[in-house]
Amino acid sequence: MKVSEPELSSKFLESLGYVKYRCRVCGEEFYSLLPRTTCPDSPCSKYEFLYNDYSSIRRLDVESSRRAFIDFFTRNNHGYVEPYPVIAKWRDDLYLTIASIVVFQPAVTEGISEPPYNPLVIVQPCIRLEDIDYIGMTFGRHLTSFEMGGHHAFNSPNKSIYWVDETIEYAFKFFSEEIGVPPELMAFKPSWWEGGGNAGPAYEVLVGGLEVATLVFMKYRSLNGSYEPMKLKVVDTGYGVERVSWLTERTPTAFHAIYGGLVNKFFDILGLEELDYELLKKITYETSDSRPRSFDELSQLLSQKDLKEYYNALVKNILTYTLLDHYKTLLLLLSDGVVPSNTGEGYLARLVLRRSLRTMHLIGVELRELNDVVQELLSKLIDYFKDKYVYSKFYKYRNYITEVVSEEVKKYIDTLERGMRVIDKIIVQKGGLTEGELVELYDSYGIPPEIVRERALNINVQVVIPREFYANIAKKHSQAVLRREITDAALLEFASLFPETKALFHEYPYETKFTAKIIGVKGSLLILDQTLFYPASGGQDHDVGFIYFSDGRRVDVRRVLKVGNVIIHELGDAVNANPGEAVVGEVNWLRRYKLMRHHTATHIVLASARRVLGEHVNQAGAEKTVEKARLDITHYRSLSRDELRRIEEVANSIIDDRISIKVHHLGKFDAEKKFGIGIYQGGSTVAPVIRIVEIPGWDAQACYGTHLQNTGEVGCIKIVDSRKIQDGVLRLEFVAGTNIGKIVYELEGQLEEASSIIGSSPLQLKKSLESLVKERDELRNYLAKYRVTLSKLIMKELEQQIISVNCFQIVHLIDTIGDEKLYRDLILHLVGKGLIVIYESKGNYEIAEDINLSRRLDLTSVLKEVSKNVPGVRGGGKKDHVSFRASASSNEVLRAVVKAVMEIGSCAEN
RNA sequence: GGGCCGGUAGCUCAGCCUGGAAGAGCGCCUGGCUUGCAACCAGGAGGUCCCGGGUUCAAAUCCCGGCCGGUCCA
Repeated sequence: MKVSEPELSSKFLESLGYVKYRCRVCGEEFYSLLPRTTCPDSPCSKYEFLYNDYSSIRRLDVESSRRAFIDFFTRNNHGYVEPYPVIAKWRDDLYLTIASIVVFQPAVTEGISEPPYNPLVIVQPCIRLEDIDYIGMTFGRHLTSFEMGGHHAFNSPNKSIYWVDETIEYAFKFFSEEIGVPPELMAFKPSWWEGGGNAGPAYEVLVGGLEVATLVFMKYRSLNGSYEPMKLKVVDTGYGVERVSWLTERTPTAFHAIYGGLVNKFFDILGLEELDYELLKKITYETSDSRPRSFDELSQLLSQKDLKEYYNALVKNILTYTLLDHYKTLLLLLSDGVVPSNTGEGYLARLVLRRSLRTMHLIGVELRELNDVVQELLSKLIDYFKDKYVYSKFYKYRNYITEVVSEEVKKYIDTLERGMRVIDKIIVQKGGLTEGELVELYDSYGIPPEIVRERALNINVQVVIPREFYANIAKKHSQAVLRREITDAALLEFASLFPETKALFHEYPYETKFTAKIIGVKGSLLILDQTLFYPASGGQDHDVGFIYFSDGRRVDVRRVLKVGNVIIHELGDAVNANPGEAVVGEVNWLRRYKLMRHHTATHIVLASARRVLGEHVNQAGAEKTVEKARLDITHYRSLSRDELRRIEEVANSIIDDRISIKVHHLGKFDAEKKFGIGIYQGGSTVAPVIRIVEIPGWDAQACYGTHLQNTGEVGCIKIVDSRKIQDGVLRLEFVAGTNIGKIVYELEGQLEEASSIIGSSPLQLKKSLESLVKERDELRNYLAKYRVTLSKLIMKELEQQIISVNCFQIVHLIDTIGDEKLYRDLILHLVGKGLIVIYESKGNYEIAEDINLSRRLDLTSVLKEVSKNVPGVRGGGKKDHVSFRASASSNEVLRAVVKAVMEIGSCAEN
């Protein structure tokens, strides 16, 4: 989408002598000092910068480029903001920080929070996975993670900071003066950008054919393709820190600028050799006006450019660059505490890791050495980045990274092996694979077609991967995401009529009685100007109690809910009361106190789980009821008894330390600066003032709930259950305080009951069970022997009772014991001896014979004949085995079968 | 959050399409061979066929619902 933008001023550019040209390839306009026929942007031009040797340009590695950017803008009165995590915890509409502006959306861009500085500068590590297929193929133009240098200005109706001309001037000066780029090498191209819910016109800044920055003038909110103007006008710029470094270093690929000596180490560890740098540079240059997305496309491209002979060597290079890229991104995700999973942000980590493992596979790394090689590569990256910017946190998370990656490699190998069995099975059964089966293998078993092809080739089966394979998969999955609205519309409408309810429970969590004024009534719904009743919110159950009306009536408060900032009391009865009337409310203290305990306990358990298991542990959901509390945490494997016990111990030590709990009211950026992004455990919170509940030394969270004043009041915490509820998510259930007695009574009761069933007592239970099990084993032994003896006896007896009909011998076997195994074995044995067996058990009949015998006697025909003579025969089966019921005596059935065999059976073969 | 695949002996799975006697390999137990172990031979134990409903004379198998796992995509 592109809208015409009269506001996209080029005044400043023109004052410098830049002239508007139109590209003869893409037809777009651009500004340049020197006349050009094509715009200096891919795909219209190649990377001129690679061979431009301007002595004025300072060589800057990534560290220095970042420094130069920050220095330049702080010198020009921009406040410096520390980078945020790559996981956008403060937002619930995005998983990843895809741009520096994401840090300030929506709170600042919507005018809810003040920015920390205005204007400001930030260098933000970002992750974008949508270009993942291009990684390596474009020699570093595309990266899954990169640093975006942003300088931002937020212009409000009453305060203007700066807009288009000043922004262009900053860009021009940064590149020309700070970096030393000659102005004639620069070009500016009008464009359009959108992301994270906002949009606006933009200028791309191009240097020597490489896009190094985008200057966005954000003035719209974009909602399902339509645009509405924002209250604030935001300068949103994005400078590619790595690209700036590449531009100044003119290395053969951007990877060399980013990873320096690490590139060689990767080649060494993988046992590969890199192409000669001059040749590599030539290839980068020659292909810079294209963007191949697959090796097939790359191969074609090289043929066109007469570089085909380097294809095989180049592939290995690209795979190695891909690993560098993917593992850095993976480390960023993991050290922000992401736990790989099959859903949510965890899936993104798994996606990147699995893609890297497949890359290793293409390089030729064997499965059994996979984990070792991955760990070695990761370890080299961690060391390389140990003293670099935010990446130093990789080192802090080293243990977690090692363990979680090992788990993931294991899971990947399992998946692969499962898939291989399926491939083999299909090929053995059908001799080949259809496209449908290829899709199923990927979609249901996680085996990409490349690996299927390789496996099939091993057994000489050719598999063709359709060109549009992944696109077809994507098409198959494209479907609108339905978000269900929980609050019903009528309630929402009613609540919207009223102003915010004053929440007394935050200020006076220990009070139970209050007076208030009615401001709204509708049936049994009551809205007051202020209330002590806590509404169901943040996983904490609501309060109950009474409302006393001025006429002396007392009505139950059954449910309390919050719609926006309005608290609604749902009463047990419809009431006749008028707005303006005063009422007295009384909260059921016992219930509330238990809820408070469970809520504070939940914060304590989260803190101790983080202490015991690691800082990757985050809340994935929580619920606090009167009876117990439930906390879902992110972790990569089930907990051992020992781990659970340690979590419990740490939790109880926090209780015993009698820590005073503090509540703070802070602005968004102050809260984040003081307590970190970990405050958003319960989800994103967008509000001018954020309420932080702090257990000093242990935990601080943005939280709406009612809390105890001191951890000591929790009394005690007992974890009663722990299980995996999803890949990467564990659920802990626990009870706190006086509720624990109930749990103990229940356990005692169960123990009593279990003991009394076997006539023992809880103290004797273990002993009694041991002797019981011993006894059972002995009985089993006896049973085996009895079976052998009994079946011999029965056989002997049956020999006397064989009924001979023509050339057939029939025996009638009745199961009087109910030992199905014994009789099944007997039947098979007798059938094996050529007999026809009529078996009867609990009123059900079966007739069986050897399959060879069925050529002369079809039992289904026998049954048909029997049903003519015996009433109520219902059943069927196969020619050598039928089963049926009959409403006749055993003898009648036997006679009918014998008669039928006599009539139908043929003694001659065939 | 959605699509797809799966849940059968301690483990890995076959059987399901086309309803009719619950299977294989590994592991386990007993015995044989052997100085002992491994291997081998003979015999044996072990199953709520995930759960609940339906169709049927009859369901591991067909239909519906749920739970659990895997996987792809949001």
